[in-house]
Amino acid sequence: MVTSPPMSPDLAPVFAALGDPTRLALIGRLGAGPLSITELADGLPLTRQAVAKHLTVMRGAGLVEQSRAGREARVSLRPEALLAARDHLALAAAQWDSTLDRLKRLAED
Amino acid sequence: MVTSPPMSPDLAPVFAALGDPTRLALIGRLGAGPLSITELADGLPLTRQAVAKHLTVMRGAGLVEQSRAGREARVSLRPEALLAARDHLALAAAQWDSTLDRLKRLAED
DNA sequence: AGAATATGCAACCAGGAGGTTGCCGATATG
DNA sequence: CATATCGGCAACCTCCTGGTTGCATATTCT
Repeated sequence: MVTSPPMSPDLAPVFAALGDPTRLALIGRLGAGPLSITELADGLPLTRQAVAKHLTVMRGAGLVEQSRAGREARVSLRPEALLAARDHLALAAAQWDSTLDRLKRLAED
Repeated sequence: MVTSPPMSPDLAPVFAALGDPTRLALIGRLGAGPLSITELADGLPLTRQAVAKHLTVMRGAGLVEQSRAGREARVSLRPEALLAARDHLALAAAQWDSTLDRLKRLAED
């Protein structure tokens, strides 16, 4: 019996934070290491403020961490949230996979 | 060398589709097997139409599949999209993990 | 000190997302 | 056939989101 609720709703903010191309781009950039906000905004067709807002969202989802270094803000990744999301996805996907597999097998009889 | 762009922007719709508690709930329900739209909407504090809209989004993201059986629509999960998302997350997380690890080691010297 | 740089805060705006209601066509069921 | 059920379509509403601009504040550089 597969009764378990596959994904806790707590993950919604994380997925929502990932559900924006700009944010994915930011995450991509941060993959190489911490950056300041202006550095992050530099290549993008966006205002620095827009980036700052995105960072607020990402910080809220636990994807990113921000610390002060003099007058600039060092933004760095926090893989924990991602790892958690991945694990839940993996679990849920496996469950569904087996369920669908079972149904498929039933249907084929 | 980690040449980053770790995640293709094509994933954004998938994550966006997952970034809503209601949708996560729907996915949870579908985990037990295909359901009709009214069945899906039954326990929820939502109109059938609202659920239908969510299903449109999810279908667009490839999370769900819909087929007609008489007058009712059978909605079923498509784990492929989820598996893909999981794989990308896993890859990205691993990359970042090693990067952060490296940085941390540098910082500790 | 004075200029330049990096960030933060607030107001504002357009568009999309989530939701509702009302209606209509198609399929089952009495 | 009459009626109830299931689903799709469309209009409408409200609120959040992504974005902008303008200004204030704190740090660094000369």
